[in-house]
Amino acid sequence: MQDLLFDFIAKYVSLTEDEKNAIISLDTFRTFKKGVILLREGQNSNEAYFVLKGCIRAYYIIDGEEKTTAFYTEMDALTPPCVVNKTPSEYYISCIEDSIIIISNPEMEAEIFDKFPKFESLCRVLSEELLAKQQINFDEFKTSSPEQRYLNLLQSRPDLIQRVPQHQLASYLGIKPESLSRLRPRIMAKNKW
Amino acid sequence: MQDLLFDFIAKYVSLTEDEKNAIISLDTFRTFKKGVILLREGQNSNEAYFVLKGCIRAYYIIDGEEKTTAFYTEMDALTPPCVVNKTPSEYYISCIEDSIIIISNPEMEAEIFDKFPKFESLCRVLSEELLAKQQINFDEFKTSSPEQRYLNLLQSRPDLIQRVPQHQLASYLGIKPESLSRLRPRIMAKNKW
DNA sequence: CTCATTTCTTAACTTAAGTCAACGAGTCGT
DNA sequence: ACGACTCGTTGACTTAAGTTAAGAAATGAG
Repeated sequence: MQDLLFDFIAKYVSLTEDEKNAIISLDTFRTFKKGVILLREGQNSNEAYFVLKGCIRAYYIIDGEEKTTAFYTEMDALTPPCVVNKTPSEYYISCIEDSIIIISNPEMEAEIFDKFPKFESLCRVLSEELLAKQQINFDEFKTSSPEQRYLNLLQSRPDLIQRVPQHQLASYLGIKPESLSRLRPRIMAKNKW
Repeated sequence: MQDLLFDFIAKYVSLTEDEKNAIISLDTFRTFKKGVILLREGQNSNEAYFVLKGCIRAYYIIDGEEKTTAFYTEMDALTPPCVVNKTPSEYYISCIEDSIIIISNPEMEAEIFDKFPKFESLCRVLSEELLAKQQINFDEFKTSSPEQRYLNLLQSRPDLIQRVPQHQLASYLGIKPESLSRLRPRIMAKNKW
């Protein structure tokens, strides 16, 4: 199981056995059942997540309606804004599937960064990379129509369309479930003729 | 001028005179006239920007049309994805106003990080903070209508509405200039009655 | 100052997303 | 196996954004 993590890290830096053991000794691997809520609105959490297996989703409840804004799957990292800003969480995080997740907190990070500065460097690089990725994502979202966004998702994360319920996908695409339902036939019609 | 920068940094860490001098000696303060293009599509740049004064904007040209996706004003930092990914740039960056900007590159960063590890730590924190901010931004964008987005912007960055041309604001809000034009009177009508 | 260009607004029309409601299929708990 | 929910689809209607076009206002270059 840990190999998934170390293979991922190996793309950025090579770790000594000592360093790997330091990570393992933190003992932060957790498994959750589908449906478990990891974070609730209003909570003062300081947990960051790294998905080894499975899928979690972030969603707001606005006027009693769930608004799904993100899905995190294998090798995705998520530090909720409430952790960074030390404010109560504005949203929920729950497991869409049975999942294996690494949960860390700032104290653990500080400890590791202190012992192995290399990790802080790694985290800086990862976070800059994430930031760039998310910028591009946001840009694509802004510059395209719901239809294009769906086609885009079909290309970039085809798995999501399989593993995620439609109404969650819809708000992820910034539209209503009924609209998503109508999108599909419309696209088909275009490709046929 | 540099004080602007050091005041900003002081919110995160305190710097010694040595460290301040190290930054100043990099001699990366630049001034640009309104209209100057800092980065072009297709370019292989490795420059990151930090706006001390003025305003720059990022925009794509898609089907011959400008799509503005971001504005960076005082104390905003921007590392274009092309720098992180070492790929040709997908977008343009230009100065909307006469601006004073700090331009850095990965080599300079590496040098500074090596001499003063504190800076890498600072950059990690900054970038995590930025990531959180952008997540919230994206979430707000997804979960609201063009009208709400405009009202939102009016609240969170009222200066932008003054200093930026409407058609650029429009694509920033994910709509056409004509739609933005119609938004305003509609909102007024709602508030009046 | 003047002409050319860009920017903003307005209008008429088209298209697609939102809303409300109904219905069948699937899921869950008991 | 049953009924209660949830989920996805469909339909009719409303609303707002896209499109195309025209013209007024502001800006810039010479």
